[in-house]
Amino acid sequence: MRLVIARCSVDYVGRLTAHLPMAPRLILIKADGSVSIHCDDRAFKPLNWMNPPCKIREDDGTWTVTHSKTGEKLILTMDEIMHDSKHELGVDPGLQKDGVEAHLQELLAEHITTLGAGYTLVRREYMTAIGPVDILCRDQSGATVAVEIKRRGEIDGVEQLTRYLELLNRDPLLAPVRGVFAAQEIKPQAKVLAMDRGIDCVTLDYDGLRGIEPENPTLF
Amino acid sequence: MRLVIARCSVDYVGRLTAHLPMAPRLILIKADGSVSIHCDDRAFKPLNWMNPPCKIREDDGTWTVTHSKTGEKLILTMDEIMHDSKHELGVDPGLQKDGVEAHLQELLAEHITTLGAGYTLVRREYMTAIGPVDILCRDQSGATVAVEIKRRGEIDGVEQLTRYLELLNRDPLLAPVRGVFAAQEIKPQAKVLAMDRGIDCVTLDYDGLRGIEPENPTLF
DNA sequence: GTATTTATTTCGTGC
DNA sequence: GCACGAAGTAAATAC
Repeated sequence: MRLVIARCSVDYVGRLTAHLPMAPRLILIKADGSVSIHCDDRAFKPLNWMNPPCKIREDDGTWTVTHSKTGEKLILTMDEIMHDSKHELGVDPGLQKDGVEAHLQELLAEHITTLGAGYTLVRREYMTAIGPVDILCRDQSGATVAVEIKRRGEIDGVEQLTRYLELLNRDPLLAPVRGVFAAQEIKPQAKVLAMDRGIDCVTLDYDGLRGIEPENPTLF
Repeated sequence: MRLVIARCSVDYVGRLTAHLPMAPRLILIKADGSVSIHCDDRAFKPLNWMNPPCKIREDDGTWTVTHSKTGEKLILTMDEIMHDSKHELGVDPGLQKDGVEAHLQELLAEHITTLGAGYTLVRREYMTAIGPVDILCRDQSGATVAVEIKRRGEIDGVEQLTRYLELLNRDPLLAPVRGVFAAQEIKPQAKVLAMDRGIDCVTLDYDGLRGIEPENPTLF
């Protein structure tokens, strides 16, 4: 990893055209070949960057970064270099995550009666021609129920579930199939659309499903 | 801006829970208060980060970064600090962009006959109760045409246009309204769905519309 | 301020 | 390798 602090201007030509006027910035050159240009705000997002694979040519005061496949170009005009250092970091063991949609799906599948007494799981990721239904289950009367799970329930999710339902209801072995839209939080517009299409909405309590009391003060 | 190279392990508790084992990394502390932890690959994306506003407490070998509003926490356990430097960058003049969807819409409105001879523009951003139709125009026969523009045409765009068409066709002054899905690139699935719904697909040539020959060798 | 849409989205996963 | 869905999405824009 190479860290350069320099007064520079930058021009990008590729998927779009963009220009950065002359100013002091951080230029971050990683071992993977990527280049990113940071200012002192915008959190972790760089002002401009180039993804690998790319080639860097340093030519007098002009650095040209060219993407090896698309031909995109990043041209840095260097005015003054204030800092330039290199560091060996090695390969990173990487990030372990927890708490995303996959986990919500696992938890709801384990506690399918959250949707109502007598519910039974058919299977998770039930494949159809247009994609996997998150959860397929049956209600207390034995009727098929398709569940779409989102962390945040928006209109797109309702559309997605609608397409699945349309398809599933063509299958005489499954029909009639009811829909349930389950999310940690459901936007009002999504709720209206779901209701209009006869889809039930369920708000999921992640901590409750996980068995951790939400009022647990050790988290956060 | 402060640049620290250190062997550290990181724990994040907030919107999700995540852990980074001990390894050498870059810790980037910006003047806006943000903290991001980079390894030597993954291009410009950090392994972990904290957005402003947040507070950093350095306590022996443990750095605790706490988000001031949500209470999210990033805990860095520092093993060895290999580099630590500070740099004044000042406020950045910022990025000037060109070439996004708004520009595509302008260009297509200016060259509406791209859709066919005799086409005439009614207006851009034609407002409806459920949102603005990108372009409303009439074909050579005087029939109304609603155009949805995307940079990359996917299934969501077809759904969106479908909702507009359904609404517009309830207006006796406009009906019957035909749909055109225009994008620089249209995904096969979106094309199939559009066809199925009687919506025409048009692939836009950005450079052609802009009046620059696509074979111009100075770009890229 | 809330809701919607875009993004040089990036990133993972299944086929 | 391509297509689709999710993201600690973030950011801009419309309402």
